[in-house]
Amino acid sequence: MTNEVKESFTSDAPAAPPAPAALAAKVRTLAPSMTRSMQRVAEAVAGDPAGCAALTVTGLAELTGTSEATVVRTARLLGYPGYRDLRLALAGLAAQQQSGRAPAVTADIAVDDPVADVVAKLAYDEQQTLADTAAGLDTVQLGAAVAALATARRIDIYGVGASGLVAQDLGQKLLRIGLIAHAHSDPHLAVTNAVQLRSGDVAIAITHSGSTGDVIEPLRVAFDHGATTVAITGRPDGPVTQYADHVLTTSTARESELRPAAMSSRTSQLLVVDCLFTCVTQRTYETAAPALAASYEALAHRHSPRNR
Amino acid sequence: MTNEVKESFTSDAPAAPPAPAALAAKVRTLAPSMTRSMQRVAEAVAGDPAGCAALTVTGLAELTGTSEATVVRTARLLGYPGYRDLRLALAGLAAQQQSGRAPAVTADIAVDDPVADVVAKLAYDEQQTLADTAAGLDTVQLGAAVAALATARRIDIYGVGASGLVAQDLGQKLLRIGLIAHAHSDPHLAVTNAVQLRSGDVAIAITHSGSTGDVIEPLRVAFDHGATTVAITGRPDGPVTQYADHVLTTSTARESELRPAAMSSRTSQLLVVDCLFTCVTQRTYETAAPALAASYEALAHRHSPRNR
DNA sequence: ACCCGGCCGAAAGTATCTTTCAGATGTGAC
DNA sequence: GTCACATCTGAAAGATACTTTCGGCCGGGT
Repeated sequence: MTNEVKESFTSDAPAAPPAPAALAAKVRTLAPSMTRSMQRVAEAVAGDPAGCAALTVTGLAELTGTSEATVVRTARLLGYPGYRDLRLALAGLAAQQQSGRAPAVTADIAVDDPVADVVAKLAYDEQQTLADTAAGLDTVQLGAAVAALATARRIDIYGVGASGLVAQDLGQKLLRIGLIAHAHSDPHLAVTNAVQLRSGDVAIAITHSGSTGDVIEPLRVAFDHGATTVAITGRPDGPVTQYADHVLTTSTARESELRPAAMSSRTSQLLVVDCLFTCVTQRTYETAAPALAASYEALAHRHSPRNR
Repeated sequence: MTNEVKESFTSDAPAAPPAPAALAAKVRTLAPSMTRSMQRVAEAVAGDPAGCAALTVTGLAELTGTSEATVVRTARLLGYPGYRDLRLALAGLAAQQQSGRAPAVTADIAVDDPVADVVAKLAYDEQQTLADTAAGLDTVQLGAAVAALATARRIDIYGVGASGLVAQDLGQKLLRIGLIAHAHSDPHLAVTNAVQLRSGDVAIAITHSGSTGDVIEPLRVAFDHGATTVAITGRPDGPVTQYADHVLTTSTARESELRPAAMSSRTSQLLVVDCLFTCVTQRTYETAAPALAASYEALAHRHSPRNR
């Protein structure tokens, strides 16, 4: 993979439309792939949109102790053609949150927080994660993935660790609407099965880090065999996207010791998975509806009679 | 010879601050004092803020059939230092009136909803579920369950179907902080293991319906053997609570054909599970923190090197 | 008809943004 | 430890967008 160009973000930005309000989320998502100075710029921008909107490139560069070039680079990474456009978006964001509501600041969870606080903070954080995910989800990519799934001959889903459970969840759901789906947690079996895939089949890899080898490998094999591949990841710039026809980005919330990344990434992944499932159900409604009804019926008998 | 300068609106603009949102009104007010071409510009600006915000001076001049100078003059008259600032205000205005439109997110998901609507509705519904769950969670019961878990010799978790994945999630998490936890999805094995439990051990049953026999049975056995039992259920009046020392209630959101109960119950259950985990981590911080750190360390090597 | 005063746009001038390029910095290999 | 390599970073050149100047043009008044 040898690419000549040194700095041409313009084309390889993953079809990112100028985000309207999901900027804070985008900053968090992309922060890990940023360099130190770019992070400083991104932080300033996310922290004080109104203030930054009033600054010129030079001003923002000085404020963050970096150079104009870095500011422009950051703007590019966030999906804008240049700083000018970022600035416009910033002004919009500022106006929005000015007229909107109070941000309802939230602190990290501390070791000595009472139980009630923990509940409130966790709930708030997960709500935030959901909002960020929804705002950052590329509906075009989602639509394309749905279209592939709806007509797939066979669907394989890869995920290990915490993402493994999400993979299982998606697998269970798709099975319920009559699709042939299988979630693999065993990397060896995943690869073994991936070689069976061909054009018309779909492979889905779920990995927060975007660089989980155990998940990338089967996706690569599926990709090489002509299957349509989908990646659900928090790192749209990670290795996994190399072999993905469609990339669905999950959000990355700030984490702390008492709130590991796995927690919010799971929430985010599940929302994406639910979206996939729901949209596929829409598109295959004729067959999906009776299948769903049948699975309800089947479960009803597993409950105790005295259900009140 | 009174005044040399011909065009210096900068100072004689009537102390007008950069108008925030009252732009349309300002245009109307000032229209009479405008020249013909300036009116054309003002009209365009007031009519389509979003569109104009995307244009450069030259663009707007062409659109209105005037010149750059006129555009700048208009901007000055409206109270801005120059076109640049008018443009920023325009972007803000556009964002504001964009967000003003309610997405009508309250409705059920329809078969013909576009993808973007599905995403918005699902996210909103799950946020609602989280809020409901947090509000309805009994912190006393939660605290009691946490206390039992923190000192447990051994922890068994029961869940089948969708709740099975939640059980797995909790099991994985507790293992990570050094507790001896096992999630059972196989009802037979669950019962077989339940007979091993005794006082000082904890058994947790997760069932949305509260009447899943496959989960109630092992909980009953654990209860009879003297273990501390916890039920995570959406039906605090269901059979499962009969054998539960502590009951944690999950919320039940309205469901529809395209949004099965399993979806929101899972969200709700996961929040409860996260609360349990986080609080237990707090209480066992001395041992949990190093264990968590170790598990991170172990995982780091499973990622591709080129992670940036 | 002629003059006068203000409106208007072309083009020059300036600020801002973008790109390039070479030095600085860190990273992995040996 | 030190070398080679890749990457990041900012100074400055280059391009673009914005602002100002200035003279022409089109009315109205005499």
